[in-house]
Amino acid sequence: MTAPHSPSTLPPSPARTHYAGDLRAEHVGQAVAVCGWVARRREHGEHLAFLDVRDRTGLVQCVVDGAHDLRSEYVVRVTGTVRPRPEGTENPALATGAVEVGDCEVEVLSVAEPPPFPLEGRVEVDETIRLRHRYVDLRSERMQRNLAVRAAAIGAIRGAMADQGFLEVETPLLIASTPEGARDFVVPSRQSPGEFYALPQSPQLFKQLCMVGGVDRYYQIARCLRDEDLRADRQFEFTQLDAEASFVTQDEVLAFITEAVGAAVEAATGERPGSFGAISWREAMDRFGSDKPDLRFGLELVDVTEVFAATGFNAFKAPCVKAIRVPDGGDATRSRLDDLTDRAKRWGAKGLVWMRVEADEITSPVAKFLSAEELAELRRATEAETGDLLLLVADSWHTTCHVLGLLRLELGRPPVTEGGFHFTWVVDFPLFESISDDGQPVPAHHPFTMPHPDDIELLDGATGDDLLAVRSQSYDLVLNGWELGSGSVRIHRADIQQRIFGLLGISEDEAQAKFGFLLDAFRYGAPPHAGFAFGIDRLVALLAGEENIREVIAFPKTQSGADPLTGAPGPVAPAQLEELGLRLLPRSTA
RNA sequence: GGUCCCGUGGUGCAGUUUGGAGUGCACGCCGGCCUGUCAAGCCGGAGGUCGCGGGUUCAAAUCCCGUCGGGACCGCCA
Repeated sequence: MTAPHSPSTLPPSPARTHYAGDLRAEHVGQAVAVCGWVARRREHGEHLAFLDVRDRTGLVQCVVDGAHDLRSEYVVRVTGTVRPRPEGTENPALATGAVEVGDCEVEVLSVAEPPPFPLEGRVEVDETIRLRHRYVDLRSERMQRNLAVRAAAIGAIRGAMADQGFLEVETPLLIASTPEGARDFVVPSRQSPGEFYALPQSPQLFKQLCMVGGVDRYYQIARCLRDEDLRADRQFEFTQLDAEASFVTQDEVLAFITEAVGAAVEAATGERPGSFGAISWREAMDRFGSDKPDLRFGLELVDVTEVFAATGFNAFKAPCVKAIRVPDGGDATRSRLDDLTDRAKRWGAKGLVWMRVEADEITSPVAKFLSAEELAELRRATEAETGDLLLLVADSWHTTCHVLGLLRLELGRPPVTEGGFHFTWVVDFPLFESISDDGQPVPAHHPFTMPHPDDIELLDGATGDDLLAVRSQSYDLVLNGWELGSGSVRIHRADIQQRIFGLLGISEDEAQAKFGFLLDAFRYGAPPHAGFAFGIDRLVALLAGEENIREVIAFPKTQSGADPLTGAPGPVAPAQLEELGLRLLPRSTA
């Protein structure tokens, strides 16, 4: 159902001359056979009934001589003649609404129990029930459309990557566990009891090996698995476009991915997206309090640290003070403000200061601690107008941005179907995201990320906070506040790699143990290379107007990682454990 | 590891704040009527361990504790 009012091009077969949703005025007079499910039945006495027959392409009305033995979701084959509907009974809401199938013979291919929930999609059905009967849920127009959008997007991505010279290469699912990153799913080895494979969090290392192997431009529609808590935009298993190219710059990678994403968007919506802007990580954090800014709305963060540089108000004696101005938000109730304050605290702020901007004063529980000059300057800095609400957080730069960023989403985030598609690249990520308690920097991406060329010299002799200023050649693609994916220029030179490992506190032996095969490969002639990966489930969900990637996955898991349809996860037979050399711990200590 | 919301015939809800007979609504289902409907219409009917366990009470869908399931989020996701 790519475009609901244009017929599909699905081929006929001997049993089925046409798909239900394809019938049009041009078919009038033709003898046809359609196959599908009884979507609805409207009886008008013993000798007239209307049967809506549904298949992947849509619905067509069949006029039958009595339908007493035909029930919802029976599988039928209907033969008859296409005819125009009588004057005045056309249904413009239906793609097939100008015609109907008359003189029908109905063959029941399968009877069916009543469906466990309605398929009309007018109500939200409990997730367990939908997933337990996913085979029924998939018949709904919503799921059929979403699967079609997904297939169209993936097809377009394959085409775009192939057109740009990328070679599709498959990489293994059973690999060695690496200690970095997300929690691995592990698979016990039968042939080597006590040893384990891991399922890939991504094909990262293999695609770099492909570069050493001269593949030059690699891509894969890759399944990735991470044993971390599930969310609306996260499943255990998800699908990425994974890509890597040799002898290219960051800008060239961005262009490749822009082309692939653009093709996917066009395939799904019919329109090519506008150019993707780019924003530095620093600016994204400063203005939106997030490294995945939702650019569909304003409510930007305003830095007011300087306003309170010499304040007597203890709560504002902080490295960073920022504000959000909520236009006409001054009428927020006290309970709403208390709720926002609670949230801010849960998100890590010490508190939240609110101020109502009135004609000649600012009212706030803390106004009495602030000077008239400070209040006037705050008003000027935030461009506040009468009736507005100001929300302020004072803390470290990072905490202030983070909390106000979450608050901004809470206050202004539009529904997924509103505001269009606002893509942006986020560039110039820091090489290190933080310094751990033992003084070691923590990599923001992965340890093979190339430092920014202008910042490499900063690595010399740098320690502690100086390192946090070092930028990397890594980049994220963001759509409407969702991180679609990320990539980087990789380190291909042993000397730079050794310096990074040194900074990260990874010894030569340790590096060899963890990534030895990659480092070994690099000794045999590694081209400069760079790559990217983005989440296809997330892209398709947003294109389909869905808030949750479950809606674009045929058989997803619940938030607790269960599959109500198959019962996974479940126990295995003792003999299986025995064969694998495994013994279970008692539940209380597991 | 944590916070919040939800759980009532097959489905979606109301009822829970303020305890008093399983009370109600819409859809679906079953039967009947009905020859131009398309969320068909009209009449009738069936269908319940109020997620589960414990507690308080003369009395619990309702209050309390625990637990299970679903959802949203923080942490986590290099």
